[in-house]
Amino acid sequence: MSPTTRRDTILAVSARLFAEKGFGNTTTSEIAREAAVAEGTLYHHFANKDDIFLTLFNETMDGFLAGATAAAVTGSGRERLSAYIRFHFDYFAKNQGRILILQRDFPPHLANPGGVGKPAFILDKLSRITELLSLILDAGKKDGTLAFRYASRDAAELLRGMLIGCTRQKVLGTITTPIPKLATMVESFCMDALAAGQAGASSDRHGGER
Amino acid sequence: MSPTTRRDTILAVSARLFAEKGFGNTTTSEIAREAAVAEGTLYHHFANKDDIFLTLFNETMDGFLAGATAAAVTGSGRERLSAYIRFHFDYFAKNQGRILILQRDFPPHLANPGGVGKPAFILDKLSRITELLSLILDAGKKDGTLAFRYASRDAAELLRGMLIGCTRQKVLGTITTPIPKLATMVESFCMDALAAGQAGASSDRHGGER
Amino acid sequence: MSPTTRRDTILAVSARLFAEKGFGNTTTSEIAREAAVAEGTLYHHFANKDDIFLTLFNETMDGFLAGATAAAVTGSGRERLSAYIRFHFDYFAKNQGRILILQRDFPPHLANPGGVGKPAFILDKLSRITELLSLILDAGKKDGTLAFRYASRDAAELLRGMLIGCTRQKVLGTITTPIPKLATMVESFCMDALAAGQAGASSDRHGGER
Amino acid sequence: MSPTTRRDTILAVSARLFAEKGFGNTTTSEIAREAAVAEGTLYHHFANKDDIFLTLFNETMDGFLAGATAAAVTGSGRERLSAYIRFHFDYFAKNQGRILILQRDFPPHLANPGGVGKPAFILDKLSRITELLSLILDAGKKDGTLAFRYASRDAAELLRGMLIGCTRQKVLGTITTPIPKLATMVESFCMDALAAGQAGASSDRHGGER
DNA sequence: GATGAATGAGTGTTCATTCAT
DNA sequence: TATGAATGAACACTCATTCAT
Repeated sequence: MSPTTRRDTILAVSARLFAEKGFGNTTTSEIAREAAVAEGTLYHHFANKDDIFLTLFNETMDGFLAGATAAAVTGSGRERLSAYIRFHFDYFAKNQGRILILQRDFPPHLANPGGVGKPAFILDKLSRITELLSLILDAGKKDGTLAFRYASRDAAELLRGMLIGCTRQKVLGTITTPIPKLATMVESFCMDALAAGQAGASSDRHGGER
Repeated sequence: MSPTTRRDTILAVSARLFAEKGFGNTTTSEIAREAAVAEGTLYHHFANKDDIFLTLFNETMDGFLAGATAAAVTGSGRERLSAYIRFHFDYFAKNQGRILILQRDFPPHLANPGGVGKPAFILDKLSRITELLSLILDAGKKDGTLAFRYASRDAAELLRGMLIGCTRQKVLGTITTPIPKLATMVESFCMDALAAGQAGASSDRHGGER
Repeated sequence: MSPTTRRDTILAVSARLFAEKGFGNTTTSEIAREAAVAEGTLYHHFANKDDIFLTLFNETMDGFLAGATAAAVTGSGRERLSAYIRFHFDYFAKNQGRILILQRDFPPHLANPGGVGKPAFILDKLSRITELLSLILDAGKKDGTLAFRYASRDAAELLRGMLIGCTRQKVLGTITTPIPKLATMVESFCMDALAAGQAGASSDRHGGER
Repeated sequence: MSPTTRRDTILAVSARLFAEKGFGNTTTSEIAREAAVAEGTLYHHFANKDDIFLTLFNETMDGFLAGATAAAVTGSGRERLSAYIRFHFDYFAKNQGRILILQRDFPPHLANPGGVGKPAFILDKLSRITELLSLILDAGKKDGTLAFRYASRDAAELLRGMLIGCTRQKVLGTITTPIPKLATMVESFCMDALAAGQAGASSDRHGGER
């Protein structure tokens, strides 16, 4: 489990350095030095520097998706959403180093290569998060434990944006509330917003806008 | 007001390029070329490349703070929060280029110089946003139009994180909902979450957690 | 005329180093050091290392073409061919350094980029040599001072191949005959081969082959 | 005889790759991969990458020398020269891959190690070609079937330069004439140039030059 | 103020060669 | 013999910054 192979060492060191100084400010020679391997060795295990980052991204996202899916598999829609949110902050707390990379500075040239839009692998991971949240919201709507206007897909995107955004602010150090409390706050915030019997009233108040 | 001075041209061009390609992938020679000035001229108007970014950051944030403060100055707490949220998305829509810079890739070496934490000027701007939101929340609590548990400062940070996070996802292109609809959704989501009479119920349901 | 601008210095130094050690074995830092400029300066004057070579190639070829055209402009076809051959060796003697590059190791990746055939600029220069020789041969055939079978274009290619090949062997140091004598030998060799009244006889002797 | 041993496979693969992409652009890992051996295995059969090239060079040259000697062993001097030229193009046609290496990009650091001149093994092979051609020319002069001024050794070098140069241009793709026709053309060109009774006339015409 | 040629330390990446297994 | 992971010196090229004009 601890990083014993060189490949794992390189990944672990890279995650830490990317987190500490950003992708663009981390040099390959630095990674090599801290991983105690020759610089050339990096290129035996990864095609290039980007590949190291992408591997980290995929592993982190896969871990999140697997965990979130498992966490939100049972109970009412409301319970599943609660579980999802708690897992979100749990995973974040346990993988701060890795999350940082993704949250702080996803390298622009990887996010939008050629300026034509996101590469498929990113969209794929994100859309799988959206799908999971969609399913949860649908389940809640069906069993009457969650209420919201708009399509569940739109609501799922919004939820995802808010959760990730919140986590990011925490990563960036611009939120002072400690993680456990932050998690609880966000959880109840969302629960309140999606409380059954709430949507109608809100709709009345704002129904005429736009 | 329109960018006629060299300094303004440089700023406008930089904002566009930073937005299009990221700070790190924009070269000073590119800025100079597109601004139709010599590369050395940049250094007569700005101390260095970082300074251009920082100037952009400060101007954008000052504009936001001034506008948000003005927008949220009258009415009930609930109305003021609504106005704040609408302004948030308005400003974003009108300043997509500039916002992008700040949202997407705030240069890590500027965000955490030396790794010891955020420099004062960033914290200053952000804390003024938090203060504004705090005031709004306090007003709403006092006049009974907003309800929430926790300190208003914590709630303000959370709100700020969610709003900015949502905007960021939109900027990054990972939210498909168009801005006006997104704004309405977020607004009613927050209104619902902070609806008077709601917090207590939510508290009951989740009060035992953590 | 002597290399006074930095650009000229870089070209002169590059020509010498490419000649001495080959294109691939000459480093940009070496060129910079010997030209007494910073390495980055190379990239102000040339797009990249290839560009230095290509500039040298084009200048050398243009000089050759201009000189050869001028040399072979008057007299009978026979006289013009003689003049062309003499100029060929003259130019070679005077530009040994530069010629060496082209003769010895035209960088394979420039000669056949992508493996799909020669880039246009090379073919262009070479075909202009062939054209010039074609014109000379045609003139000689018309005025009866040169005789040869086959199309003049084919004969021109053959002549070009032989002349350049000979020069190359000299450059490579595998021909010991000094240049002036070599030039005279080649000249009379070609003159004999193309002597009027000769072609028919040769044709008889070898007409049946292949 | 067919490449069944690892050593032969390595040589065959190397010849093809060197021909396709040049010596300097062929990596040892590529050779190993295409030869289906481990990279380290290369170093059990050859001292280093240079050694592979040199082995190829020697084998190819030995094959040429043996064949050329055999081809040019009988008949008049004229017939022997004809046979030599035909063999030259024959061997070239049959060994294009291997010839390409030697013709196109003899690695400069092998051709002129240290810049002090050609290493002995190259001079040795080339001088044996010159010797063979010298013998042929001498025989032709003696039996009256070939005529030329200058020492036969000088003439031999010139002939060798022209023939190799022509072949090289063909290899480089800058001669369009197909090989068989090219061979016939070169053969009659040389035969005409060295036709008995020709030299004197040519000498008269050009005797005064230089 | 304005210029733009010059700088040079620093980058990601390559690849012939070695050596423990 | 055979392997292939590991090496590390070397490379072409970048770009924020300077400064003489």
